[in-house]
Amino acid sequence: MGDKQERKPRADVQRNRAALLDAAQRHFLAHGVGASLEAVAKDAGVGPGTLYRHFPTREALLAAVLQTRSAELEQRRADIDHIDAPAEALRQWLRAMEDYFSSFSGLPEPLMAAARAQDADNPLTIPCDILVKATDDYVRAAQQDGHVRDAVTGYDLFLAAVSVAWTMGAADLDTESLGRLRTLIESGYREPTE
Amino acid sequence: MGDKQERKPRADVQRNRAALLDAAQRHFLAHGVGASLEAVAKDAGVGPGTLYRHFPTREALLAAVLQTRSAELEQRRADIDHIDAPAEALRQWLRAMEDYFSSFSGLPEPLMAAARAQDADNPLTIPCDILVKATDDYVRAAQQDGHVRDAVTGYDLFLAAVSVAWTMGAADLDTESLGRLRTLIESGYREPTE
DNA sequence: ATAATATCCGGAGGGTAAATCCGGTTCAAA
DNA sequence: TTTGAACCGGATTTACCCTCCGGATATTAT
Repeated sequence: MGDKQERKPRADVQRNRAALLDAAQRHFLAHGVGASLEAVAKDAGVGPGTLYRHFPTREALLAAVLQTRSAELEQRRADIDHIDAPAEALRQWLRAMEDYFSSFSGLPEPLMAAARAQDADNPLTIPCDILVKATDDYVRAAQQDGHVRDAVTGYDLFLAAVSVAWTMGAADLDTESLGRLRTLIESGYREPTE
Repeated sequence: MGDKQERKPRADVQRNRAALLDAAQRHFLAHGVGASLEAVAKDAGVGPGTLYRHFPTREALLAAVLQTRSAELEQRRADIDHIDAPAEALRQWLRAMEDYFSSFSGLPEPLMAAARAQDADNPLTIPCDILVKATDDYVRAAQQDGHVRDAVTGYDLFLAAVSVAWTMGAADLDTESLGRLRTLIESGYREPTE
């Protein structure tokens, strides 16, 4: 309707964007979310100006790279949805989110910042909201099944998952400690009956 | 014995050190632990070289500023030790640590780093070890009283307290969410009986 | 009071990285 | 092939970290 006669997007734009995403993913994996953007640009074979034109902020780049990864998470969610027991589904969903949050070292920090403020301009806010909502669905199901306290919300467990991911990264826990931490939280949200 | 004939410490050294600590505390309060050290030096009326001579790393400065604050924590611990019920003492101790960890924005990060590695050269390691040990004492007491699971350790709850502090800072929680998060952890470590 | 010297000061300077700006270039459409 | 909008890339500015060393200063000895 209001669509202008649109030009076909230039080939170099798509090429550069893809190269930037690829380089960014490599650098985020190797050096965490604080990786040098200059280095990313150089590695992608473009100048810093090109990087900043495509992705005005670090968060924008991060969100774009993360979208690549979220396919994996959605796949996992699809698997989980085949589980009958809501409590087990919730547990596995929390684990899946922890893994996702651990994609890059330092990721929990900007995720928290995005989950908090309703800065519509923060590119990470939307993915966060989706995850919170998904968690809430699992929580409600488990509550109706009587396995989770009524006072607990999806937002609470989303926060808990981010916290666990942060702790894992910050303290690089041994397996035992990590298990105890998970148990701690799990026995925190479970309905104590039975 | 092996003491050389020591010179009296120079007056300007103490003056500069005090000015640096004061300025650093103000800047850490205002801008978090990542505050510009250049700005701290300027604010203290000294050059950057002087700052780095007194405190070779950011952690060293942070540890020194924190020592100022730890008197407050020790006072609180003394109060808590007058409580009879070990479970309540543990709860209050965890709250006290959370407050301490929230002294400056961004403090949990370097604390975790120090709690992890036994870098004897990290100036924050010693304070962390002390706190872990203190927490362990409270945990053991509460366990003997039968109010805390046997599997839980002082280190676990130290980690949990740092995580909560981080979450508070990163997500600036409303009071309700914060309360739910605390309840979550509390019902996680408590002995389920009764 | 004055000289001697160990100690300390402070800023200049090199290095890294963020973010912006603009003259030149490239691509799609006519 | 021409055109011009869109795009590129790097030079630049700014901010911060951290080190180094000539000059200044406080303490001690005379």
